[in-house]
Amino acid sequence: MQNRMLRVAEFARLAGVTVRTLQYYDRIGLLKPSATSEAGYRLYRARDLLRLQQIVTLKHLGFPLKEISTLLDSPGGDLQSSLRNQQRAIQTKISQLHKIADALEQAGDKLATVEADDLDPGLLIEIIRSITEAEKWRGVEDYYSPEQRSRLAEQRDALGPQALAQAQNDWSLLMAEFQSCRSAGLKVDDPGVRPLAERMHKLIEAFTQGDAGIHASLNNYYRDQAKRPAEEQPFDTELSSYMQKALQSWQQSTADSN
Amino acid sequence: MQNRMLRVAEFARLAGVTVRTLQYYDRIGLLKPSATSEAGYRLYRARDLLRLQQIVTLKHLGFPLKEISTLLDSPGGDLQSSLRNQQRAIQTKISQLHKIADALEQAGDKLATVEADDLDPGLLIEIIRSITEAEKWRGVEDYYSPEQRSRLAEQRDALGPQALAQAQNDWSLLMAEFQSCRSAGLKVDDPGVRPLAERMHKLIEAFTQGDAGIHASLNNYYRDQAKRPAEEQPFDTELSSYMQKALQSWQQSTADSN
DNA sequence: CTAACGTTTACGCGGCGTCAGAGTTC
DNA sequence: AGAACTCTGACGCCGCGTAAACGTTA
Repeated sequence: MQNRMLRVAEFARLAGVTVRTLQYYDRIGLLKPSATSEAGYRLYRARDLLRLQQIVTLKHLGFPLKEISTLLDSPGGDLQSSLRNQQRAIQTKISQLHKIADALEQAGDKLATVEADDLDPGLLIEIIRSITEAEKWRGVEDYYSPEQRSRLAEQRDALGPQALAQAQNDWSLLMAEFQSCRSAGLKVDDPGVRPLAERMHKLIEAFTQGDAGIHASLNNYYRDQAKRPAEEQPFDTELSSYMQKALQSWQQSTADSN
Repeated sequence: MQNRMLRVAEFARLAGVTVRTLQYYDRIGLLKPSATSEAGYRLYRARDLLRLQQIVTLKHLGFPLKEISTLLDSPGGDLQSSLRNQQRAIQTKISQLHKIADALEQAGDKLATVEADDLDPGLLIEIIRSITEAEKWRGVEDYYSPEQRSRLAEQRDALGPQALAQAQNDWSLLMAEFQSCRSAGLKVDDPGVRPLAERMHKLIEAFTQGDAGIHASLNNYYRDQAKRPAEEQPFDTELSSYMQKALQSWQQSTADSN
């Protein structure tokens, strides 16, 4: 016996990890001590330190412990490709975080332009939501002509963030109420659905500023989305078709009554 | 009762979450349904959708659920400051990930320059470790003069990544062995410690290329680190002082024997 | 009657932190 | 004999996924 072995605490301090961590690594078989005393104490040697440092390094790079075990016991080629995979994973995480950071920053900007004193948190979050959900609607832009796009942007600026958020709120509420009518089996021309259709009409009016072209473009978008496989649909197409029919029925009835 | 209420599944689909999530939110009191049927079914109203969307939004921004509960029930000012906090948190996460990405990239570069076929994973990870740990030693650079720095850089390039990694390995092993001697109560001039001191000497020789100035700078660094509060010390100063004494003792004895 | 809903309860994950209770070493 | 270590075992964390066993509704 050339030199004595180390017990957990010393070994842990040497490597900068906790005792509990070493116990855990022992239990899952990731790093077993080189020896065990007769009393059951874990005894580590200098060589164990190398393995532990490798573990810590890979952990720091974001590898899960299970993968680390296999990596450390496999030839270098696996490691090399795993490193590339990890590199990609990190990059996607970074870009996700960047999106979130952008949203937070934009939210901060918007909030700075608003009288922040008497702002209710709900509306405030709706403003944020309108920012974060903006990219969910990316596809719809293709359905607008350039002029329509500039008109919409103009429109958004004119309304301001609160009004926009409020409109989104109203829209969500409306969707939910349509949904409860639909699940109750009410037909699209049911008297109970009428007032919803009217609210829907007003919301669309306010949003499109009466521009029939924009309205038509949106209809095209919805129609095309409904043709895609269900998993890729960004919203409940059954519900939106129900809503459109209800709207048409209401428009018919008001036209008739004139 | 103007319009019917929604049961979990419908409500979940409407909001894009799972039933289990709603059950969980109910349990922890984050989002309780507006009503409950006599059979115990959860019944949600349109207004619940607004709250749920707010929850989802904040969750997407990285807030833990517990904080979301408090945020949603507090005035807007709290939310605003929380958003700033979150913004900072996200930024630090991003920069951390960038460091990791850098390390991975550098590792990839190094590996590309090495005959990768017969590379053992251990050494490979040591190369990575030498990269990721590089920043741990940032403070030490202040102790080098510009000429010393350029010499060290030259030295590193001359050695190549594998040799450097190997040296770090040796150094770790040596530290561990010193530590076991120390914990065994061996004095710094003990015969058992002598060979370790000699190995230490050789390693330093190889690293500093016999440059006494660099060696002195390192000593200054260690000395100054030992004066700082224990939590901020990047390494075990007790151990390193033990090692230095052992080295001095060994140098004394070899000088005497000449 | 059946099928699609709903309910509660419980376990699992990852990577340990944090006890508790008992034994070991010095 | 007491302090400082060690052991095992168990529960907790977060945000649900997943499944079991059973009740409700159309």
